[in-house]
Amino acid sequence: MTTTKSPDARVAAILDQLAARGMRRTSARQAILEALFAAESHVTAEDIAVEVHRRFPSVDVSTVYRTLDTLEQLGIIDHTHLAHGPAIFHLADDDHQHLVCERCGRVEEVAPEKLEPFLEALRAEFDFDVDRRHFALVGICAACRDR
Amino acid sequence: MTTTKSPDARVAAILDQLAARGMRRTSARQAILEALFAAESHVTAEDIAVEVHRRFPSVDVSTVYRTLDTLEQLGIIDHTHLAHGPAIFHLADDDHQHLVCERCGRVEEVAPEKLEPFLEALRAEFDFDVDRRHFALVGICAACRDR
DNA sequence: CTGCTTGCAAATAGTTTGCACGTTC
DNA sequence: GAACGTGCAAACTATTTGCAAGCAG
Repeated sequence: MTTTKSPDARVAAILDQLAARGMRRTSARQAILEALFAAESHVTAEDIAVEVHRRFPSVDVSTVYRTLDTLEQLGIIDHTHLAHGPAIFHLADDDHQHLVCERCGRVEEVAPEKLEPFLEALRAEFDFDVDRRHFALVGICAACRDR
Repeated sequence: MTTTKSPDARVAAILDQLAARGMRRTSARQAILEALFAAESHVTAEDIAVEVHRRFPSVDVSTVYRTLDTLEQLGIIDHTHLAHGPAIFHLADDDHQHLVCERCGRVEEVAPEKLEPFLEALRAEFDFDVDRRHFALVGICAACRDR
């Protein structure tokens, strides 16, 4: 399955996917994808731009944004808004809810299954589907509360 | 109690409160407060600026932001971030959670008591206190889901 | 007359866009 | 050589800030 392939193989596969849609294989796109696969988690567009710059100094942030946008349209990545500040990006198959502490900025990633009961209850009570992929839950973490 | 006083009386009381702290009573501050009390709910700084401009065309948005900031420091108002776009402001005693539909933009206000069970459960499970005043819950409303 | 306030302009952060040139197929 | 992609500069949205002039107490 897809998730067991090596990062390089996955990058190549995505580039193939773009080509199949009449899009081009470019070094910028390849470098951006590689940066995405190399990243731990919650990277900003700026982070990716910096990383890509190390190999291709001419690549502009606007290209990074445009590429991230393209990848998101294809369902390959997602972006999430934490509290304030820039959006973060990650591979779409790495699905989770973000709990952000507005005091210390720490971001905790929670598995979908662990959160589902709450979202389900909200759905039942308010007929409202929380979009856990696109927005974080913001609050105070235990460490900051007790300090 | 405070909430049963007329808007004008409450504006006067807040101006007194400022004066008691060595701050000045200015027409800009009065007009901004009046706009806040006149507003239905979820008004942006821009909304307030427009309203204030009708009577005092010279008042700058920066003054609106500075005044809102002052009022927030005094605990008189709060601001909340909906999905994208500008923050919204309202009187601090009008406490509620916002459910924002990211598709149609509709904002539903939910009484704290109705949401508390969920926040309580999240607290128990993740040791995390969601800040319901400062950030909305973003998702899809029933009408948009079924469309 | 002291110093809090304000208007104005400019800076900021994050992201988007117009356009002419470059590159890929 | 079309069509797609990119760099660059500029625009944009929401908000903040520096500074000198303006008022309130």
